[in-house]
Amino acid sequence: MTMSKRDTYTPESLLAVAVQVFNERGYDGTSMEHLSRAAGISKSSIYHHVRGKEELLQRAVGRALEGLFGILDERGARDGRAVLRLEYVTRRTTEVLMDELPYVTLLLRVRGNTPTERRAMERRREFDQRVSELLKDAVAEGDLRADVEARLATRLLFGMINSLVEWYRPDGRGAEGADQVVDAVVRLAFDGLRA
Amino acid sequence: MTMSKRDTYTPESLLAVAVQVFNERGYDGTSMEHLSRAAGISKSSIYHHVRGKEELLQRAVGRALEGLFGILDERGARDGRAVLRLEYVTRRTTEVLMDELPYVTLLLRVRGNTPTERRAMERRREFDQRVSELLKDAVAEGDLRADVEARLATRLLFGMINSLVEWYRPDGRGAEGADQVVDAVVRLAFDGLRA
DNA sequence: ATAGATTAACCGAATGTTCGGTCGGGACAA
DNA sequence: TTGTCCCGACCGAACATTCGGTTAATCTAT
Repeated sequence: MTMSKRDTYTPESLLAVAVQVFNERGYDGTSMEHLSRAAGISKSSIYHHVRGKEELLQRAVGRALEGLFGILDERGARDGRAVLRLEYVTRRTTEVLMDELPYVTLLLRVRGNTPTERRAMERRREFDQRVSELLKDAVAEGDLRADVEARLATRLLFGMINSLVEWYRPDGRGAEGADQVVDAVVRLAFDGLRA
Repeated sequence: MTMSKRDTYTPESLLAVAVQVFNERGYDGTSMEHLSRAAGISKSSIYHHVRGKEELLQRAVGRALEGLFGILDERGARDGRAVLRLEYVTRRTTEVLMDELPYVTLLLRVRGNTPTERRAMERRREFDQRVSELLKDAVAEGDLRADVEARLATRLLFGMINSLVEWYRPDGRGAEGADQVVDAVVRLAFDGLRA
């Protein structure tokens, strides 16, 4: 290994560091000084790679949104009986959330203080609306219970999935493999806790 | 009406304003200037009522934690078969969350940047641990499914309940009454989405 | 009832620090 | 050499809080 080799950042690698710190401290609770310490470069060096703090946020939430909306374009989300599509979307959303955990985490925590955040929140509402329609279709086809209002059910379902950002860690805690988590989500969501 | 009448704040009423703004903008995204504008008094006047920004946070999360831990002391959470206790706790947690929505919302969003936040997070972990044990008991008594690990199931269950802070609004959106929401939570949690 | 004393609630200015970002220059690698 | 990547010093604005003072309300003595 050559010690004279300079480890340099790319916008991508810098983003990964930034997103991690944003998630730990919150976006507003993270100063550029915090970022520079975490990245091991000076604060001003960051501006070589990105125009500003908000650009980091924009890239991160953009990546998360791309992942989520991508699911809705997949075959399993478009073809077939509504309840199967909903189950597919449930699985894939859980998988994307775990694959892009830092980015989706950040997305789910935006508040609306900046234009970037407000746009991200708007996009999230679109996604929720799409899924709510899917759930409504499954109820109409008689596969899902009708005694819980579709919008409410959607919110509770995605509330559960999105909660993964609060506790799921890819490095594994005990026997929690990714597949186990996905299966658990689907089981609890569709069949509940009861034996 | 006499225009010279002075509307004064109490720590309680000021807290309510603060918590609302904290929830809109995030704690770190909220400056004392934001608070002073929302409260309609000067920034410095706030310090007559509270020692500092963090004291507001401390009071708010304290109130939320008091509500949640209070549930665990209630009769329905202590006596009877584990699955009934779990259902009771599920209902009561949902109710407390809705009754103390601003305070629980703030609690659920703390990050850990201040001592107050770190202590609150520690307390939340205690609460989660208590509930996880209850769910484990219900599995052991054969009332709840054993194919989903108890800790994971607890997290998904409370993930769903806690998601209310993101979308539940007491002023009602359509037919969403509080009782309807509580019933929906219990139904989806214990019996799932399937018809 | 009234005036003076006291207190609570409030104010704008000031303070020291931190914020996101800029600038001129240096270090590094090809 | 040149372009990329980085640096420390610096900027004006904003941060949470303190300071000395004002105002309105309340209390007390007459």
